[in-house]
Amino acid sequence: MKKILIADDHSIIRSGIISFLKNAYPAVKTAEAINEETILQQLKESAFDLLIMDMHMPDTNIFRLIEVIHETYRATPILIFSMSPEKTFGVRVLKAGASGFLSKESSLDEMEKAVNLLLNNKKYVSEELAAVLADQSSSKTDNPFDSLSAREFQLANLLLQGKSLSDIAKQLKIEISTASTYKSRIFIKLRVNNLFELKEMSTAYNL
Amino acid sequence: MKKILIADDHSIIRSGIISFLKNAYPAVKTAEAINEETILQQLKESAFDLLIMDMHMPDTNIFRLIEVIHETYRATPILIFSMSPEKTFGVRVLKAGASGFLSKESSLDEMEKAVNLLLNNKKYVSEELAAVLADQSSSKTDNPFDSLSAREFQLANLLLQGKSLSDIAKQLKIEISTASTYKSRIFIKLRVNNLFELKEMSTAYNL
DNA sequence: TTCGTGTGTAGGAAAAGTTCTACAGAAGAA
DNA sequence: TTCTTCTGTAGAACTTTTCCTACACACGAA
Repeated sequence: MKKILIADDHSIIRSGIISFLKNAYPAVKTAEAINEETILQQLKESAFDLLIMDMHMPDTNIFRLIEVIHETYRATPILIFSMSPEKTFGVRVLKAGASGFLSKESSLDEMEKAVNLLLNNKKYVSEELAAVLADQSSSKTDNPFDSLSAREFQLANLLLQGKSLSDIAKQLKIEISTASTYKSRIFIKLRVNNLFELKEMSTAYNL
Repeated sequence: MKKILIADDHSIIRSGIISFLKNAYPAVKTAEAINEETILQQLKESAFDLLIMDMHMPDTNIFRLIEVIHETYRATPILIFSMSPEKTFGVRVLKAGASGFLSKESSLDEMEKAVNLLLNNKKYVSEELAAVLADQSSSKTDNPFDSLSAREFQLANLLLQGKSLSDIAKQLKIEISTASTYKSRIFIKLRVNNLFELKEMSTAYNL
């Protein structure tokens, strides 16, 4: 009998996932965890065939947590369930060791597909995410800020201070279009879509 | 037999709420809606004893929708279920005509309490929200966000989600210039100069 | 009842930002 | 050494945002 651990700090969502699972797999056994601590505790106590985990738990560096769990419990595939679109975090989550990523927009069908695959030790990648992955040629550093050139990094920092492009251009004595080119290269390299995500990224990596 | 309509664009959450309801009230009859249109359709087709509605549905001015439903179907109490903390929207939602507000942080117990009260035509206010309400009546507005109108507030929240003006305009079906007017009024009222400061402000006031 | 103020809404011109393309030099791979 | 990729830079065309103005309606004060 399969055992699945559901980790989410929101009881309603846990209950939703569990009811879905009970429905789709009547024989499955479920357990719940509400934060990093209880997840690790549950994993220590017994072996699970699948961990379904929310990516936005308070006080948690989710990437690190995935890495730790993946290293320690190789046999337990991890399915990340997120309120953010997969483009934002999907790739990183997979790199950290998760086997699948589902966004809140996903249908129950997709969730079923994902659970099926992971229970059979396969990976689940949505079509959308697959396209993003295909795009990626080479990857190296784990801290994405390391992939920025010095100049790009400088720009990133000015942007993080809330400066406008035209201010930055003036300050660095470059054209606005140049500044804008940096900005878009930064966004592409860090795979963020707006300044808030850049900020999130920078705090996530404790920049 | 009580009839409850559950409106949320996320299937997982709908399924969570329904499974909770079936559990707590075996005799209850549930129906689902996934957007403004289907909600209104369902309400037209039959009478409901309760409407549980997500507050973040695409292409929806939730305050207006609450008002409309409240006016038209006086007998159907509305319970708003939100991914944002109640401090953010609770008061406004109640003002618009909802009878209760539950945040995603709420426990199933709280949801049960809320559903019980609303089914008996009473209002549900969490302790947290009650405190906010009490605070508002006694102390003056030192929270600058209170100076925003409902619409401005809504805009502010979309901005805080990193949405662009043109996205917001599209979503709210208003002109870009209108959205921009709101933005500048928000910035003036809150005395901020850029989105980061807005964010800071919003976290400072624990919005 | 009249007057001011706040709010929801836009138009239109100007400013800021984006995108696409390009190119030269540096640095690394073959 | 030659080839390729990365980096710093910008022009030009295009899109988005801002800014200033405006107007109708609601509401409370006078």
